[in-house]
Amino acid sequence: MKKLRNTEQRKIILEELKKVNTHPTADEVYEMVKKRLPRISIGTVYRNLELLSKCGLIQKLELGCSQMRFDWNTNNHYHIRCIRCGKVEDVPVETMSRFEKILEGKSDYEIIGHRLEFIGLCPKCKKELKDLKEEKQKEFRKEECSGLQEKINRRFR
Amino acid sequence: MKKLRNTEQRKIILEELKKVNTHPTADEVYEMVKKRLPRISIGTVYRNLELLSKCGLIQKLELGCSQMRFDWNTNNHYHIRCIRCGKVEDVPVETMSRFEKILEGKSDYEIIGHRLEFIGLCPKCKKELKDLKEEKQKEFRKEECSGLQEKINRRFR
DNA sequence: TTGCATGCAAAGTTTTTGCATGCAG
DNA sequence: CTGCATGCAAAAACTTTGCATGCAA
Repeated sequence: MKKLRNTEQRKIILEELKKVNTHPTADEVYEMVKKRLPRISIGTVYRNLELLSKCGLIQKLELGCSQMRFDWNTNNHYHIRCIRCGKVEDVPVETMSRFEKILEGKSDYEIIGHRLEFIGLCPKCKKELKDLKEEKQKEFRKEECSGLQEKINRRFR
Repeated sequence: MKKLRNTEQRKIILEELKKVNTHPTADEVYEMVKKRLPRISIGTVYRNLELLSKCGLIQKLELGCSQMRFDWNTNNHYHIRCIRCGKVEDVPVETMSRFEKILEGKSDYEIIGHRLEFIGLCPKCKKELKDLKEEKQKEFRKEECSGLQEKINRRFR
């Protein structure tokens, strides 16, 4: 590993990240930083987010979506993710370090930590879904898939 | 949504997935299926994994890595991931549905579920790391980053 | 002065999609 | 037949990397 220098880009990336609670993706960080440093490149943003998280100055959130998200809050805390719009928010619950103990003697792994993520519907999506007569949709989907399900069950047992 | 047909490709993708406990990525599924259907395309694999998981026949694991992984076991269960090699295994611990209740009244979200993932070192990586004099590495890294950390702390408070 | 950091662009990786054709129902 | 599914290839989305140059220490 190499020594980290204190560049303008690095400083501003960190500053912008500390301004928000939205756990932005790399691209979102890029957009925020670009307002202050119009010539910054996306590569620099990726490189710095990677380095800063390696040094423990920020946290790389490897959440249940294909994109990485970054969090200036390096305290261990939990998140809740909206299954519909992908928004990620902090959850006001204390972390439970004793979780790791659950696995003692049950696994050959050396447990380092755990990640607990809640999945749900944010208020906005909750409302929008209601308007979509979600009940009807669900029934519809179930009906369509059940044919295949039965066939496959028959085949596989 | 459209009706699902029972094609050879779809059937074999499911069969191959049921053979393994390795929570393969889409590409790994593709490699497995290709042995039996050499002409199958990666697009078909993606489309089917997506459809099968939408129907609840398999589970899409959105774990802490950039690639999706798929699991034939649709029961709710926890996983442990090796932070070094990325391997994912099941964890012999019962799921705790009461977790969702923790958030009651503390969040505006409608909680649908939770995902608990343990992070650790698999036995193989544990051994390999020992040989790398990990202790020395850790000290080294800490020293290198502390300079920046201090500077930034001073600047930001 | 030294060598890490940057901007830029190209390339890599993973996933999605358009389209003509195939095939299950 | 009908229209969902497939193979193929191109494109999209996200991330990494090579290189010449810039700049912090």
